[in-house]
Amino acid sequence: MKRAYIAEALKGKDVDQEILVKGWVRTRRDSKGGFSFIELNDGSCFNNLQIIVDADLDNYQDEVIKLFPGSSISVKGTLVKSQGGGQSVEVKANEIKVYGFCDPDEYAVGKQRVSFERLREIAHLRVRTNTFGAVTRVRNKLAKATHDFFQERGFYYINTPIITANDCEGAGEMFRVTTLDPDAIPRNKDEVDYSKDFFGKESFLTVSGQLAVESFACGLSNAYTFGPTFRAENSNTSRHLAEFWMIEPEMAFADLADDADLAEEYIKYLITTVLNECAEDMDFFNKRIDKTILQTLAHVNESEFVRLSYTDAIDILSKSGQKFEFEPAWGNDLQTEHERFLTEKEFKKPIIVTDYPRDIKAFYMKQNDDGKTVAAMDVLVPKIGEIIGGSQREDNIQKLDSRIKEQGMELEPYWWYRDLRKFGNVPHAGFGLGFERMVQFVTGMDNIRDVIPFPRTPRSADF
RNA sequence: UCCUCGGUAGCUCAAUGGUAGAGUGGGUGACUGUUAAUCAUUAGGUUGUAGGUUCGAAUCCUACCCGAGGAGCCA
Repeated sequence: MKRAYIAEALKGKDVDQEILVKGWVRTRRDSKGGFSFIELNDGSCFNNLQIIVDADLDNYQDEVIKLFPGSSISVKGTLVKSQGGGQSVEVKANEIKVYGFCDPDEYAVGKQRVSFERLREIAHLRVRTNTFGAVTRVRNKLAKATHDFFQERGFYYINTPIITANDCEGAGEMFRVTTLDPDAIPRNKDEVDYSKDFFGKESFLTVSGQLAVESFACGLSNAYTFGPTFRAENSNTSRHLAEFWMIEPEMAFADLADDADLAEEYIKYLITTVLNECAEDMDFFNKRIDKTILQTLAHVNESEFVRLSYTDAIDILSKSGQKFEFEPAWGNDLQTEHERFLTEKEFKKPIIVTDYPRDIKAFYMKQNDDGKTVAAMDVLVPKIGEIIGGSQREDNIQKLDSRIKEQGMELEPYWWYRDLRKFGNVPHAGFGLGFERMVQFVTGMDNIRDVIPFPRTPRSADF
């Protein structure tokens, strides 16, 4: 007999048919009147399937009565209309086979409430909770929707390198990759001799696939990456990970306005997909995690994202009458408190801030004609803050070179990146979206460590 | 990295410097359909680690470890 998934069984199409289901026990309630109720979950959907186990079953006393939360079983029985109120169908079991028992004294994921902090210490088991099952299904759906969105629009999925020898991707501290023996590092005088290392030079884990995906967009028109990125920053916040996943689309023959339009369309596509296809999970988040999340997402979907220049943003902040710890001033980056004021109080929806001062942005961003700003954009959303950072890329080789030098870097390592401007140069633009921040935004989860299976943060790389 | 707060039963949390407690989960008993079942009863502790002050420390002091919130950095 073929195993049925609980998601299918709960649709109730096969009432009065024989059924075989397998999964993990969530709870067991006994009625000494002669039977027990088992709530079974197999991960195929949020809801559990109720199993009615009659005390007449051969292994009732020896096994069924010892099925604590976490135990794994298979159930053969009949799918019937439920007599109780909480569910429309349930299974009357003829046979319960136990795969594995679960000792409640040692198993921390019972039916009792457990804090997210505690669950992080048992991340290999937390997926068996309502919250993490729901997060995982939503995360999965967001990944699928990402590919659908870009594939439907003619973007090619590019696998950019994880290991890079560019010490220059321009985004923070990097993790070193080496096969050198730390107890016997080869040296030339005082310098480490990286010519003896695996790649013959210093190498690192990537902090961004952008430079590589630019080269593919400048040949295929539209390309995107969706891969892991690594930042060795000592960031201890609910919005940062040392290892996270990033989506980076890049479009040739596109400017900053095209970039902003793509970002807005993409975010709305993700939200629409999740609202339509993860309704049960989203209801759970709305009930238990953030009581405004469904309303917020619907609002975001309906509203047009505000386009606002950095200069205008500073102006609004200065005239707001709001007391800030850091006074907004042209030339300084927007502080978290400024971003929150704009997204949560002034506009109450996502905003796209464009044209930042060149001195606070990366070398590859296109310089505007005013000589002061660059064609950069940040998409800011309520609660999370920056969810997307992007720009039109500098396509003038002289300006690109002078920016590289201004930042005290060498031209030589960028030879291939600069070639893109020499051979069939085109205006192009793209952005990066932090995947975990998007999962946070959609689910309402407070801590980014709770929206990735096994989080990596400073001093923490368990599992 | 900085600031603030915290670490007590398997879990969630109480406890003026003076006998370490409750809820929940577990055991046992009761209940003919429960929905975080309910009721009764019972077991469960090196109070994060190492020092110190004190007649006496979960409580005060020092150092370290771990966690949370905020900031910076960013996605």
